[in-house]
Amino acid sequence: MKQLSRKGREKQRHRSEILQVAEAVFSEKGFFKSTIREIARKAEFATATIYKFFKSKEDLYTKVIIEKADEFVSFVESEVSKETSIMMKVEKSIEAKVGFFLGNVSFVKIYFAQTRGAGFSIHMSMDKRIRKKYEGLLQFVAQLFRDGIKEGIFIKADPCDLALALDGLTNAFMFSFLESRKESKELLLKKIPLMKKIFFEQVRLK
Amino acid sequence: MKQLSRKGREKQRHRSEILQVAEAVFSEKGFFKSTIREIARKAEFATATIYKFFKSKEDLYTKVIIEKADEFVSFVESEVSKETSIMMKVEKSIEAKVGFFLGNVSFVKIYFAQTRGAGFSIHMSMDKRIRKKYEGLLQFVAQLFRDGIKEGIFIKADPCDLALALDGLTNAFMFSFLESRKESKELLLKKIPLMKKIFFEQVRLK
Amino acid sequence: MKQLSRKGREKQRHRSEILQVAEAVFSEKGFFKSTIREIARKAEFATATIYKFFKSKEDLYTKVIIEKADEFVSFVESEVSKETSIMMKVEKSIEAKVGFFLGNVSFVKIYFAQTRGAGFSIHMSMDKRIRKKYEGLLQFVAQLFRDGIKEGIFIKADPCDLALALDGLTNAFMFSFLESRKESKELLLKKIPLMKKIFFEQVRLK
Amino acid sequence: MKQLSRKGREKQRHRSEILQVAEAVFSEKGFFKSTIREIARKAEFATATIYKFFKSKEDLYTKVIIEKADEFVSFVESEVSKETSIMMKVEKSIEAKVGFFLGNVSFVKIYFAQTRGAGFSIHMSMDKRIRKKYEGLLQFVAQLFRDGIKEGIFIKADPCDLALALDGLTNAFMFSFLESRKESKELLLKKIPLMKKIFFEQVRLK
DNA sequence: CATGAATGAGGGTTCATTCAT
DNA sequence: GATGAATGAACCCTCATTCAT
Repeated sequence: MKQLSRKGREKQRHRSEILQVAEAVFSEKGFFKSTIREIARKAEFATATIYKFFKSKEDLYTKVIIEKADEFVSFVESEVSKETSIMMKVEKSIEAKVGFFLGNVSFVKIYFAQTRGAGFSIHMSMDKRIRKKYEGLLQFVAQLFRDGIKEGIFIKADPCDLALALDGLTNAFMFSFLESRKESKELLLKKIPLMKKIFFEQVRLK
Repeated sequence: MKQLSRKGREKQRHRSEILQVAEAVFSEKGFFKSTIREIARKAEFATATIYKFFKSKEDLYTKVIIEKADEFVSFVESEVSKETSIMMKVEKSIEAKVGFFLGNVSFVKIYFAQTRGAGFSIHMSMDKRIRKKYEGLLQFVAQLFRDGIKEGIFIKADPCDLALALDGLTNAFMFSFLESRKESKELLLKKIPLMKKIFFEQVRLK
Repeated sequence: MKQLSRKGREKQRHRSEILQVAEAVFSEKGFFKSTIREIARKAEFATATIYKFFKSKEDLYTKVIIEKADEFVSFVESEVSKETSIMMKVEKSIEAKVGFFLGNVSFVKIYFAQTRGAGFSIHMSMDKRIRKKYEGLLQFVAQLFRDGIKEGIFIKADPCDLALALDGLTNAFMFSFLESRKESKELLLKKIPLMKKIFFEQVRLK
Repeated sequence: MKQLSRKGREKQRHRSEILQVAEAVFSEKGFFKSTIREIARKAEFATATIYKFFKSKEDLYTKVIIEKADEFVSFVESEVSKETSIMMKVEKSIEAKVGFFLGNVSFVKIYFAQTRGAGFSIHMSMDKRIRKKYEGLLQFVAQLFRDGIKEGIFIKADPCDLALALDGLTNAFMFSFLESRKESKELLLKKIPLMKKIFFEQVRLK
């Protein structure tokens, strides 16, 4: 359908290579300390070539995030939809999130910087778009809670707050993982039951 | 002992004024978009004067965070120590955290940017110091959990993980508050019981 | 001899289309603010195609001017040659000049920019060629004055100076027209008698 | 009155030095081929220093022209006002113009480039200001003609057109001088009577 | 022959930092 | 001790031009 000429396909590959390198560089140094020159050099292109694909450094940064964020959201939603019971859906959302992040560590750093990093890094306009995506995912999970509350599975509380709380809980562990890279990925996966326990069962015994 | 001459006291006042202005500017624009010139102008000093007090922009930024972070940690610890029962201490730690943040919103933005913003904003060296402080607070709360577990109040789990989870949970709500500034401070305070409920009681009903 | 194949004719047409578009763009934005890309796009060719016809941006610019300038000089000379009396010839040179310019406003902007615009816009080498053409026309008119002086029609003065003066006089009105485009073309034509009056009769009454 | 501190005076001197160098460079190469770096180097300052005085390259260029143009206008008006008879005033305006230009050749190149160079060199906004100044001078001379016409000294014609014509006439000679720098300044001065003769007396003998 | 993707050199501009007063 | 003018290194971005297809 989207039948591209060989030229067109090659162009897409180049674009994709640039995005990949940009993600790595931005992830390592952050937006401001990264330079287009470095990205270009590491992608083995001339500086100006980057600008054929992205109209500014900011645009490149935005695209790096937006496109992966789309992938992320799609992944979580598709994984969740495989389950039938509400409880399983919510649990799956946690696993999918952790799973995706473990496979995209360098993206996650940027994503967190932008969604939870106080949000004054770059321009407002693009910030808005990212936040929107993030909000969308939150709303998606909130809907699961809403349904669950109706079914009497969950306590009566604002479903958005529940989604927010769950998000914060899982983020905390992922952050911790990001920082102490000595921990193996398995270790983070093994924390999943604990997250569920804390959130869905009781921490206090009596 | 700490008896300062008038000159000395005045110098301290100047230093403190600069820190205050710097906090406001850094909070509004972030580290990279803020300029020493702007901070100097707003503090009504010459550019070079800033360098009499802080040896670099980074140093200024670090001091802004470290000093307030110290205040923050002290505040939480002192509030917690007023309570006697472990459960009350933990609950107090939540309230103290939220309370301090509500009174220091502009600081919080910087603090989050640094501790949860993926940590590549600035140099490593100072990052370490901030993380250390943050770790310290986490350990402080973890100790409460450790004690609680011994007393049989909390489930048997890694106390550090519990502290991390609680931190993530409360952070999520504070973040949400930071972004949607239409919400009044009261609204955040009213969310505290929900945080406690999610963490200490069950979300799932059956 | 000049019998061109279809291919050859088509090539000429393409060349001519490019020149036309280039004239419009250069006229609107000047040499430096115009880009080859824009000219190519507006002429509906690829960038590189322009270079098949003109070896550089400067070359294109030069050709735009030189070729129209040739046309201009030919036009004036042929118009003048239709007259028999010297006085009529000189008057015709004014009318022809004004007439041509009114029909080629966008060219005139470039021409003036180059011949009267201080001449540092572009490279010296091509400047020389344009100036030469301009000089040629001036000399042509000067010859008319030289003849007229011999016949006792004009005052005894350096014929080159007279030609220069007449040129400056007419240019002034055309410039004024170029800038205030609200004026209709008729208005400029109506100024011709005044130019003649000033130049050939007296401004001062006594 | 405008008593400046030593620091202040030195700053003015620096500013003035930059303007002087900038005038020379812009005059030699034109706006686009000139670089801030070159101007800075020739003025023996660092690049950034230029930006302490002028907020952009365009601003510098504008200031170069505007300030000298002001000087020019003032000079002509003050010279003219020394005369009493209208005829003498008009003649003086020619002499003042030529005189000033001979003393400021490098400025004149820029001035002509901007006022007669088709006006697409730089930004509109500043162009407007220069044109306005130029218009002002034209109007000043036009007023002389208007008065002269009332007194019956000049033919009945639009005084603005007369001013325009006189301006064009004198410009032509100055241009010619600019281009063929072999001519000595005296030669241009000697042309003044011819300009007057052409304009105020008759070119045609019968 | 026509293309358009790729290039690399270069320009404008900013800012943390220093030094003479 | 405070100043602010001066610095120079560095970065983003543009564009004329070329080359592989």
